Amino acid sequence: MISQEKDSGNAATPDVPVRKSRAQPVTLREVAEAAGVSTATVSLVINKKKNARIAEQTRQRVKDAIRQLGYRPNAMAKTLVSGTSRFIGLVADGVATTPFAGQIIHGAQDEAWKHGYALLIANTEGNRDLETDAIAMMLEYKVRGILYSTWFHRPTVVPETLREADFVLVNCFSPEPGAARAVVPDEEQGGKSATEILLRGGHRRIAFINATTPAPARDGRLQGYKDALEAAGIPFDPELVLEAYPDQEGGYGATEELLKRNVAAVFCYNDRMAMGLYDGLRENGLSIPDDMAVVGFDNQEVIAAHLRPPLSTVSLPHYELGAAGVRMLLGLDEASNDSAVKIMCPAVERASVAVHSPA
Amino acid sequence: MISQEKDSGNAATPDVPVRKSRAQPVTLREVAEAAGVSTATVSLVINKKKNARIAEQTRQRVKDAIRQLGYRPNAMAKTLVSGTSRFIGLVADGVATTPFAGQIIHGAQDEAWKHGYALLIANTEGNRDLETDAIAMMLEYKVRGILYSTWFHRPTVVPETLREADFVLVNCFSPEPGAARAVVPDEEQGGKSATEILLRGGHRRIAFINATTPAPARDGRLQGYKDALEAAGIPFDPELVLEAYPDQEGGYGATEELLKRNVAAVFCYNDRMAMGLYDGLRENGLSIPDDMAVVGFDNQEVIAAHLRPPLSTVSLPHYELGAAGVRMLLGLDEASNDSAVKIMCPAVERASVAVHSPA
DNA sequence: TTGAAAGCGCTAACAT
DNA sequence: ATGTTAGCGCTTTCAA
Repeated sequence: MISQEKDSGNAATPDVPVRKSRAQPVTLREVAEAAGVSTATVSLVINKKKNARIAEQTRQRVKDAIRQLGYRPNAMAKTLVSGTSRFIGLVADGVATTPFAGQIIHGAQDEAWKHGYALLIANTEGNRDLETDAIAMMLEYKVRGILYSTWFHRPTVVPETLREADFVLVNCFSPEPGAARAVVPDEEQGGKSATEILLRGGHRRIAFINATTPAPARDGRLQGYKDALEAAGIPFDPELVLEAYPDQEGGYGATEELLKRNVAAVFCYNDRMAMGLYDGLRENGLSIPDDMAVVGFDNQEVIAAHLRPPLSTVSLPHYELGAAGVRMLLGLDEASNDSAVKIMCPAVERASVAVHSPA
Repeated sequence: MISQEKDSGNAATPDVPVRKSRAQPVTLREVAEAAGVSTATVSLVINKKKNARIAEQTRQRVKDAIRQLGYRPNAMAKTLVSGTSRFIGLVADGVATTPFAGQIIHGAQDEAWKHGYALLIANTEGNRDLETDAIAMMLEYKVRGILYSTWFHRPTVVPETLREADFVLVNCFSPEPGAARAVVPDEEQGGKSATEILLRGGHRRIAFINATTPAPARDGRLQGYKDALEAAGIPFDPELVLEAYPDQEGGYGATEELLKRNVAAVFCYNDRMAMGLYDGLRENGLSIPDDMAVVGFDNQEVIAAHLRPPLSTVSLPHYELGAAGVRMLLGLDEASNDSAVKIMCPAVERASVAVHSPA
């Protein structure tokens, strides 16, 4: 009944000893014995404590023993002593749902790793119970903090248990100001940048096909569009703002209305709408960018970069959101406490807007 | 110097006590004291040990104390005792690189969670050093096992340190048979299914635009194409197999060659090529599916479901790969030891192939 | 420069 | 039915 052989269940060839496989892991104590020193000493050399002076000879003996035995520190024991692990939790309501949400994981992971932290992720698919469990689990594993993220930019209510940890909201924010640190994309700047691409293309009469679905993006991008026009001294014409469901079909369906507006430039709420619009325009025998200059939003690689012609758009900074979230969590970035920190959405210019030949 | 106030650094309002925030976490011992029982008893009720009979009254007292104090077990201490954590590591060479690779995380996460495990992820971007570090970290945190995954299906060499853990390869495999458990997509079945969609559409002369880039997918899908033809009693005609770089441009560029083949049905190596081909066909005034029936591969949602017409294709089972990997790791699924387990690639029929009206 | 020893929070015999 | 106690592997005073 002695747990001496546990884990040996999958040796491919039972009669041959498993090479360097998981038997009982080597402990610090064993290293100490092998090196003929105390565990304290081993701990000291492992952690390279600056003050503690260890004889170079001893240090070497320890290092040799470590290598020899293939010692690996037990992070659990370490964490038990210190109280907090080198984990950062990431609770997401959908890695699945959207193709680019994965980028926030990616950004968080890279940044976390850079600071010696590993990412513990939980996909909750928006299920509150699952979410609670996930947060509980993270708390139990003594995570350094938790990133709570949503797959699209939106307001959210902070789960109660989240407050037991250090946390920051990513791609979402709490409606009550000052309630939580948060990082979100700068929709206004994005909408402005998108419009400016068209402006730089020499257009002054620019339509905007907004989404019908309420969201910070809907308001923000519209505001950005207005800001850009104003900055260019162009009066805002409500007639030029259409609305459609924000997907391919929506964009396609908006074609007719758009053509009635007698414009040669349009900013679409997102790339998928632009993709649909491409089809609609084509069916009307119109060419891009000559007959119609088009700008999207999101920079969904699969779409934007590969449409014909490639779509000029504005990038949703998912990677940066993840990274900034980690930085904010670790206190490396400033976090204004009464409003979310906004991350820039950079313009990505491709061929769907012709270069301006000044009049 | 007593570490009594650690973590109090971010109370928003210093003069007001932080509500239920992280002070010193409540320990099991404190619960025991509050309930007037021993720690063993508390442990017993927490873990619902079946044999140990605890007086209902006592049990209740303990539960109350737990609730009252907001006790959370320290998973680190638990793990330290038991030797292995409830973590499963996932080492990926690119969550970033491809839009659907995230699905394998998702599948792994869901399945892991289902069995009480949490996912610890590390994105290595193919960097071997990072990879080694990531594996080391996972080992140190005593993960139950490691999923080693690649973003596209390919052979891989198993990192040495990976063998220190229980592991399974996901979406990749070791060239030397029997060296590692693995789960991969069934490319041949996929290629066959894709071709069969066209066959069912009544086509007998079917072209295949394969990739120029060597990969299991390239060989497997071609084999599947051949298999399907053979099963339908159609002789294989090498003339009908073209090759192009597997992206939009490649598909677009292949249009001309394809049209020379005088076919009305084509199976494209992937959806992106199909997307490019759509453009090429359109420019030639050809319509889909009437003039040309098209089938893709991968089922990249953003593309396939929303092209005009929606693209019939075959789905790469990333989610299933992740889930199956976890199951195999936990010994829930059979793992044939000498070859990778193949996961089916289901056909997804949409409108790019017309329904067959038998002659 | 190094060692001894006291825990970190929890589980699991073994007692009672 | 419940309490005592000895660790799990490590860090960290405090001594030597």
